[in-house]
Amino acid sequence: MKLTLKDIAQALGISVATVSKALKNYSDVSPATKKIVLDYVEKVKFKPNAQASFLRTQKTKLVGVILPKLNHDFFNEVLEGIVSEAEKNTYQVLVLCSQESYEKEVLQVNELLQRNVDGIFLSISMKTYKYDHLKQVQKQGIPIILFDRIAKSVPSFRVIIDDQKAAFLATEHLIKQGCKNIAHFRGNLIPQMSIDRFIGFKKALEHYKIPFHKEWCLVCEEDRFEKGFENAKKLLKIAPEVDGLFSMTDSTAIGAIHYFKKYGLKVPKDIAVIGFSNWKISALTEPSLSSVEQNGLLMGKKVIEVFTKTQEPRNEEKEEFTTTTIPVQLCIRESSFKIKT
Amino acid sequence: MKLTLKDIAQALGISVATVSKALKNYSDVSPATKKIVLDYVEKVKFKPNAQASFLRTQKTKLVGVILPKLNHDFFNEVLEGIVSEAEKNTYQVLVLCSQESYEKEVLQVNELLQRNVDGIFLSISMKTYKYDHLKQVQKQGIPIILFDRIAKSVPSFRVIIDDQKAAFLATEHLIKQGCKNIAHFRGNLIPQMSIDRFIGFKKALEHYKIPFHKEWCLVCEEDRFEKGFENAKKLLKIAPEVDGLFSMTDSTAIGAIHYFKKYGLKVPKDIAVIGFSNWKISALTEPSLSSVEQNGLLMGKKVIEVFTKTQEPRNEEKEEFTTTTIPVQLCIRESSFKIKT
DNA sequence: AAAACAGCCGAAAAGGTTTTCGGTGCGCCC
DNA sequence: GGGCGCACCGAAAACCTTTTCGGCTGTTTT
Repeated sequence: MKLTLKDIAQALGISVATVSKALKNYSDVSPATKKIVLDYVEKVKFKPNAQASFLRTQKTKLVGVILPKLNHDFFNEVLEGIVSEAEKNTYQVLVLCSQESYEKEVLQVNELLQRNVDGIFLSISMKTYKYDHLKQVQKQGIPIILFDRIAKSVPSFRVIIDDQKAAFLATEHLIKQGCKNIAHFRGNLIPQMSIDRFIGFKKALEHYKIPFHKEWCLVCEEDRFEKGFENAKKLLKIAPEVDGLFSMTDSTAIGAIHYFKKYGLKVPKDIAVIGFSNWKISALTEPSLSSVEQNGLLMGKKVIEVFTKTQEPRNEEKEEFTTTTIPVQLCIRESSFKIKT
Repeated sequence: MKLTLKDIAQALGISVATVSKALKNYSDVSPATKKIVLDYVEKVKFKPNAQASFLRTQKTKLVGVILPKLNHDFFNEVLEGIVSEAEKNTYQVLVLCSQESYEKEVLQVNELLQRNVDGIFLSISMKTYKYDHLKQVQKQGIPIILFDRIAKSVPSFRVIIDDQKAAFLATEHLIKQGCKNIAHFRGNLIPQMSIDRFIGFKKALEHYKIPFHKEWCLVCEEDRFEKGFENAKKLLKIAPEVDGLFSMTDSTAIGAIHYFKKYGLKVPKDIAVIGFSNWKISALTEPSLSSVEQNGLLMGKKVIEVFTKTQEPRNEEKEEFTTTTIPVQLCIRESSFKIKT
């Protein structure tokens, strides 16, 4: 059914080796035969068998990415960046989803290894607490690139955003808008991300000498609208005087705004709100939601960029793990806009 | 570095063939040696090389999916369905994105063929007008499954929703809510989808003897918020009496609502609006948006289901292409809710 | 004239797994 | 003891490409 090098060689009356070399433009085959081969191959639309090719070269031109969630604006953007940029570099992308499960993550890493992918890109699940599976990949000599949610204790290639700085900027923005009593909705202790955002929040308060109230920092166990709604309710009970909220994500921020409005508060007049991630949805709510743009697309592209560097012929000096930081940007909309700065 | 069958055979003092057969539970290897092999393999965590394995079996356990867009709620859900269900059947998923380009689509189909995927799942791009690349896949004997956006003229496996019926239901709902002057925002002529939705819309009007106004059917060239906003403006100029709108997608519906509100109309009191696709966002707007739930997750799962059927040992009777229809469901929220039915 | 050289091509091995097919050793029956 | 069948194992071919290395022309140098 499918053509092989052998078929071509027979049809042309030359050897398999010569055909292969002609295709790869080796210098030891004459221009004349090269042309014959190329023309014929073009005519019959021959494509070399990828698997057989791997068997010799040990390069699959395949990369694997494991996302904690698929149906998620930010990870989706990252995926888009990875897929589009991988294509430019003639890599194909195997997509897996750990569904925030540690066990699945471990399993999937192994599946990718078995496929002999040339690289693995991973954002660790919320439940990942051990990192042996990552170290094992490195031991096998295949590059692993952690993005967004990284394992701080495992040295590796990293592509991240500066959560601390981003949180600082978001909080600073609220302060500059005149907020004095600022609350924070944060995530779980794992992953690192919510800790960093919390730290950034605190640092901003300190820097501007705004009092910090531990009890105004409520935890959203899940990144869901309803959690924001519930926490807003709790918050107004214990601190009706709050006039600013920095929420860990956009969906929880929108949930909070819904409650504030229901409660009779005006956003941003009575309380200014800023979220995090700049989801597509955020431009369309009322009021439209201020947020921190993470630029997932760029993150995805950078992941591939870092990866392709590892595939280049080794420079002799020892390879060093790199950390790439994606710039963040405030995206100020109505929900926090009180004062023209 | 990596272990092979040969290594195991040597370590155990038996032949490569026996090791392979023990692993695949052949009947002609004794339980005793099977145990020895299995134990050892477990100990050293040997995994057979996927590429070498393919070379013999001609099965890659790899499937490819080509989406027109990645950053899109509905396709994303479908992808999630495909990825999760594929995993259950021990297939891995190669994800490509045509970005609504015919040329890319053709290229990507070929790339997947070259990878020797066991199946290709495709939702055709807006710009695809020829289908030779699809026929070529079928000629190679590998199954291609079209989902959502299909090519009507190419017989193949199909997983779709009943757009006509869905549009009928949506329009019927507006009518039952008391709307008399109903407008429609539709998509381009390609793909088929927007034609079907348009037909369903028209049929509902006919069925309930509501006058149809051709000039109230405006085209949104792109599926974007702004297009809905602009068309709403146009619509109110030519037909201030409209009291119902069925828009082809949620984002255009939301755009329209934004304009209606700006213009001073109350939604749904003055004009009821229903969208299509039930994006995540739709539950969170104000008013929340009525829509047609497409259930992308189920569509993705069905795609894999249909695919795995094709991989089962052939029943002798001629294989027939199947068409699977995903049930739709109205999702009524505030934007169209006037009368309790 | 002999030796070196360049230019071109092909034989063959390697990469790892699967599967066919033949072979060995053993017990059983006539 | 010859013939047969059974249970188990292994040699080897097949899948297809890549790459090394040697060989063969024919030309140039010493």
